Amino acid sequence: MTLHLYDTATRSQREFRPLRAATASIYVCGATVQGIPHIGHVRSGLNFDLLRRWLGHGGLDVTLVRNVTDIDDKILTKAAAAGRPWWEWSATHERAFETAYTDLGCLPPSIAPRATGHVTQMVELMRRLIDGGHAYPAGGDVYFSVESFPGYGELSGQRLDKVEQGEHANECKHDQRDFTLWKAAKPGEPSWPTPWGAGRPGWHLECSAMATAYLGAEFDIHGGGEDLKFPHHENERAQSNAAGDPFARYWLHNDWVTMAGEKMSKSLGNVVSIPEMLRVVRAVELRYYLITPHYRSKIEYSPAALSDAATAYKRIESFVKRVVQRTGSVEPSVLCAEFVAALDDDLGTPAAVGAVHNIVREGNTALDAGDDHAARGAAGSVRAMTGVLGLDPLADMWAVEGESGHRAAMNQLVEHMLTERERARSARDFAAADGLRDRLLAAGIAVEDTPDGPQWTIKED
RNA sequence: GGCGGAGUGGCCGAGUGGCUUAGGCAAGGGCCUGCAAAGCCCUGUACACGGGUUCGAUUCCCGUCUCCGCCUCCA
Repeated sequence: MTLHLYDTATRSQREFRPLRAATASIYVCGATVQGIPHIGHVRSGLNFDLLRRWLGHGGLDVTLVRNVTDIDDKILTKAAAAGRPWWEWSATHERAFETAYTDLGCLPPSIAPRATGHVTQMVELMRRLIDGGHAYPAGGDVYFSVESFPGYGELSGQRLDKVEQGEHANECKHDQRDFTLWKAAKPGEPSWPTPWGAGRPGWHLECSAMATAYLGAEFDIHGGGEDLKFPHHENERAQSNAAGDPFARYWLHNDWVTMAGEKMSKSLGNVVSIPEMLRVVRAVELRYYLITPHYRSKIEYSPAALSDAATAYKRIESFVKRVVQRTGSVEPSVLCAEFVAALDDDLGTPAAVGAVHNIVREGNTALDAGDDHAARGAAGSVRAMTGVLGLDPLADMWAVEGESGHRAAMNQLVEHMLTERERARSARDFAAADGLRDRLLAAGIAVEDTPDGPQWTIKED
């Protein structure tokens, strides 16, 4: 089987056939950098990171463009409210997003273009649309004429005649359903010059301009969250197609993280920010939690579910570490067929993770039976599979930072105590042995006796 | 009003026309262990409700109820 992806435009799973041999091009709508990222934002980044990794694993040279919307109404409003320059506000939050993506193990995109850096391309696109009769300047703004593009609504399945109108009528528009490509400059707001007057980019225009600037008039995959289907992606598609660009060949949308049954969003105040999360859970565990459910199903956030996920991940992790400790380092090896089939089936991470756990169980059994060869085989396979998911417990990116110096010192102390304890144990002085173990535990260090000797880990919580 | 998604065992979360008891977490029993922890084995028999199609439906169709998303800025 080959990779099949669920394409929103056709509402069906389609075999993925890249436009250009041995390559794949992906454009994913990144963030409007107006605030601190929460786990919902990051879910999208994670899903497309996984897609990118899987395509890359399949031998394709993947170009991933994830844009940054660094100018929009909310950014201006919030920056003004905070008494800061808008560009500082954008840059600050852009860094916060970048950090969050990186912390959670997303590979860096090929490029993260900013809207404000692509006004030239936007002007060029508007000119083509105006020349083709698909757009018109009015009152300093530039609008897209929805009526001029018969396919409007096909991506999202919206019927134009049923779409609710925005609350505020706009007398500049020829048709109230037309959407804004370019906003006229307002006093005190940043603006860029265009042949139709100074102003700033509308949200939809920028993505079309940046996608085609980096990926060409036609490219493979366009992704984003569910909410972007309409109007954002519908509008992007309309603009680009109307201008003569074939644009995206597959449209992928990920579902939400909800909280208390509702979509997580700032306006509802039910957000959990990434920096907050990372104080209570390791990044790799959060990644496991967010990547294990299928990308097209909702995640109802709950601390209990998150902690279950962390426990489940530790099971995988401790297996791999156990094997390494007993038999020496293990390199990633082969993926099991079940895992491959799962990911090929529209990135079926639930079944893929299930496959990993099955191998872990087999490996643990081998370990218990003293079959080191089989255990190493399983561990290599687990490393390979978790590697594809960005969850390899031994990957450098999950190494705890800055611990090396302290760790070495602590190592010596703990090892010393464990030696004492072993001495007590072999003398069958269990009271003394347990006393030492309790003292370590009180210091946050859990000790486990294994056939290979005592093991210690730093306890969380 | 239009478009779309969802209701699965204690919890999370997949999936399928009749043996997947998915996988994980939690629980109980067992093996192992000085004890503990980990690991392994076993147990729990679910699929919103009412009809219909079928030899057989959790899986297909119709209806009902409930929840959610989009249609305005939003991952």
